[in-house]
Amino acid sequence: MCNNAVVPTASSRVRSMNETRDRILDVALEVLGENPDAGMGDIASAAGVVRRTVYGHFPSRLDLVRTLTERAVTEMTAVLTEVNASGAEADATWVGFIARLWPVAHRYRVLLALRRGEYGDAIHGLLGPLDELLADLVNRGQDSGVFARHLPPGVLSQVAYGAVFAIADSDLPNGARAATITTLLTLGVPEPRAIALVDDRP
Amino acid sequence: MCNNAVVPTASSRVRSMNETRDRILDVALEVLGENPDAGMGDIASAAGVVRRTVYGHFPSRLDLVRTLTERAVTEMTAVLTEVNASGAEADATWVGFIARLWPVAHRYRVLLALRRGEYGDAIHGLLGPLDELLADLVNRGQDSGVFARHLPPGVLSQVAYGAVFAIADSDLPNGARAATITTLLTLGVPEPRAIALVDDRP
DNA sequence: CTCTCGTTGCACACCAGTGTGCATTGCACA
DNA sequence: TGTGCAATGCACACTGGTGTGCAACGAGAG
Repeated sequence: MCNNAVVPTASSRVRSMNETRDRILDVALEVLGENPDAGMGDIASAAGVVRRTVYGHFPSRLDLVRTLTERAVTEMTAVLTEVNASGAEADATWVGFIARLWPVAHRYRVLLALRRGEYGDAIHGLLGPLDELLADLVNRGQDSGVFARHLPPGVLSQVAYGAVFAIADSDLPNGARAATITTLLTLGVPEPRAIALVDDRP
Repeated sequence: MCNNAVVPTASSRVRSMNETRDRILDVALEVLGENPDAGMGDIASAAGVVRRTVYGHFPSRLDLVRTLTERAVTEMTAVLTEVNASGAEADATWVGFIARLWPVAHRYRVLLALRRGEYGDAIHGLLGPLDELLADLVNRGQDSGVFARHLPPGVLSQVAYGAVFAIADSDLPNGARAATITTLLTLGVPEPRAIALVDDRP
């Protein structure tokens, strides 16, 4: 049983191959973020590569998008579960979540646009578990009384979640702080407490 | 100068023609609402008409979308300016706006999806004046202290506006009330006052 | 040195949607 | 009854993106 795992191989061939593959993914995220309708050709040339090469790594456009989505879900779910395990109150947990989600939100903003149209079903299926975790957190907050009950947890979490990405889109200074306060207000946290919560964190 | 205006003619020929035209527009709104990427063929067959006929009324797909957008902007702007003229405080004005916007929001939800991708520029140009009115209202509320200042008026109005359509998408009972409270909270109105405001209205 | 294999460049077929042209049908109006 | 015109059905050309096939190149591995 030889060690054919990815990490220790590094035979300079597969390494450069993985580099191009990763660069394609990174660039695809960037290009699709500006224009969700960009084609494989646009992505390829933006990555300094030929269209044919992209198909060498991803058999179809759907595969590319799916890989992108899996990446996003993995990162975000990791953040959410980790923060969730702290045992803190739901509103404090939410603050931590947004703080750590913020750097990721802008990169993956395209998924929100890609959810409708074309790959809606595929993306929705992958985003499902994350949505569920989010709804659970909101539900927990509502049960303990720190979040209001003006909306059912599923909808409320989506609205707050969407607000984060909307604010991330219009990149303003102190966006993270603004987004955190805004979503806390949306969740029904009184303004003084919201400000106190965000100022507790460095 | 003969009266060749649309309304009083009604020569049963132009009437039936206007009917098909309006039906196409109505159905297009519905079909595009479900799938923003639907083609002229889908719209045509959903309207009980042939694709060629649609092109008889709208020279291009862009013309159709533009007409749809103009319709939406006209309706929403009318509501907003009328409510705005009441001279009431900004938060009360907002409540009236959402209450009267609600029946319209769900019908035109597609525009939010159509804004990104393809006709983004065209729609954005038409939606501009409405956005401005909205931002003005939020700005007025911030100046008089009823809305919080956690976001600049332009962004805040868009976030609140987007929340309305998001809630309209998931059609729940009492959606209008829920959307009004949610947006008021997002705007920074304290929960007790938000509830008092919505309960003042029948 | 030779072989491997990622990459390239160009070819192609395919598909879906758009927009147009034109002959035909059927209904309303004069 | 004949004319006008919206609607139809089918034709076509065009565009733009997708996915595949294949010969060639070039750098790294054995």
